[in-house]
Amino acid sequence: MPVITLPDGSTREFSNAVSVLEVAADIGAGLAKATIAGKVDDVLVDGSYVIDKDATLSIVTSRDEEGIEVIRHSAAHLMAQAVKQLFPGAQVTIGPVIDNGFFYDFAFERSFTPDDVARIEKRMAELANESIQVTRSELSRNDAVAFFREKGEEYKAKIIEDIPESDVLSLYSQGDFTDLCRGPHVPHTGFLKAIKLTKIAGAYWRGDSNNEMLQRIYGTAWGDKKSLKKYLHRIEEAEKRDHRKISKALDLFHIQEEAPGMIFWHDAGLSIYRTIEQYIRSKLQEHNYIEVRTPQLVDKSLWEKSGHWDKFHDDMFTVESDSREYAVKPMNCPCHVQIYNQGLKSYRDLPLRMAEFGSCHRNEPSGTLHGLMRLRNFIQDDAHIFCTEEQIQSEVSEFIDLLYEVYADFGFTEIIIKLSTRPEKRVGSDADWDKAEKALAVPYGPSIRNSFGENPWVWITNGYLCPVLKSGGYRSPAFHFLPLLSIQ
RNA sequence: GCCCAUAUAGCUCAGGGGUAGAGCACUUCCUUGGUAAGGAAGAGGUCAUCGGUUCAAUUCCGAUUAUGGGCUCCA
Repeated sequence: MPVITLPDGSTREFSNAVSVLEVAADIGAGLAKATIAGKVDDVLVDGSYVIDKDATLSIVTSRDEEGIEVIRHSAAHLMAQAVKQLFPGAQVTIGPVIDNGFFYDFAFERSFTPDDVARIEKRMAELANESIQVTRSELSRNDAVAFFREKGEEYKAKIIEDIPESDVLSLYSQGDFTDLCRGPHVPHTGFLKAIKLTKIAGAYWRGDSNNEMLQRIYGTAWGDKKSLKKYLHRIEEAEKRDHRKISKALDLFHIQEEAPGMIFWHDAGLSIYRTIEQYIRSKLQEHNYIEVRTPQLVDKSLWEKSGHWDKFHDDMFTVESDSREYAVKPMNCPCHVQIYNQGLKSYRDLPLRMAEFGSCHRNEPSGTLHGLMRLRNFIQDDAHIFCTEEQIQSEVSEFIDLLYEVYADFGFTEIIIKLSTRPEKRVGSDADWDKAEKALAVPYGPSIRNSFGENPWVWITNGYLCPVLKSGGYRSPAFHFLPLLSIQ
């Protein structure tokens, strides 16, 4: 005799166990038709999920963010179904939801062409029009491995083998297609009509560049065609505002083949650049930084001493002259340390805040260059603060003040802060890392409100949850600040 | 670095085995007091580079370089 409590506080009693869809139908036929999934006691479940005891329930439709996510996840399955029908030799791997859409990675003997993608999209539309029922079933882990291996789906079998043996796995089937999935999914494919496949790309199996490359197809999916259209329009508008396009129209800068990843600043562009640099310089002066400038070429031995050579020499440009080997500086830190080391320093000199607009060169991998955002030559607005251990916290705190002032001047008020802690590959003793991490971890001002969960290195700021970055600086823990631009 | 696509006029792009096209921009002239004004004429290209196939390649094929979208990386 389950009693179901709905979000408005009202209750409905049923004489026997009922599915989410049946409750929706009991409320109204229109709602039943729109039901994508349900939230039973705050857990997202399928429409077919049967409730056999008292529970709270909210019906999830395409009006809910969660409903859209279910649609996106199901869209990935729909794409996999279409691909398997058109290209039986392709193997499925993973197909998660991402911002605004989904992707699915396939292993296939050749690359998919834009024509293939058009065919896949067409087939997806046909399958959606058939409103094929999506059904859930369960298998033990070992049976699931056997099931997929028998179908020739080696990748899927490998994924399942990494799941504990005792687990029971859920499978979702629609017509001739079955995929391993946690779910939930839409009740039938008729919900999947506002989809557009957006791009094809390569992606490494399990995200490891040592592994083979799979074929990834990206798509976007929405609750209805109007939302899809709105999204595509937004993308178009964003493209019009691409800094590379604007810079061409306004004659700000250019890049050419003879200097990949390096900028030729034109008059108008340099004028903007100088204005910003002057602004930052005045901020640095306000906050008692000294400004320095250090050499472009420094003997390799200094980079060996600093540890950069060992870790980054593949990405450093070198120059040979008079039988000495120099490296074009990829960063400013070791040079700033040289200035600090010059002459005698007293504790009275601390904190010493040393800033540089330092031109750095890094031989970034060719595939990563991107407009002004990823370059081989860039000017780093870089500073190093030399201080005592006791001063670390107040220096961190003062630096964050400076940063927030600058962000505010540029109109950024919502900032995500991420803190990355010791990575596996690092220099320095654990005791030093302990001290350094502790110094940064002391909650700072209003921006870092409280620690979260078990992990002291995860913070909530301005309402945004910030996971720790997996890898950070290898010589110290690091804060990462990400200003948020809200998009209408 | 890896996968896919792309490279034609200053810009945006079309084209196609037989000496290169449009719109905008540019130059000169004419018309016109009004916010992307109209008209006429003109200039502007080794069709990214190198090689191959061919009587003939900008077009087809291969390599290289760069760019774009992803993946990996990012001191």
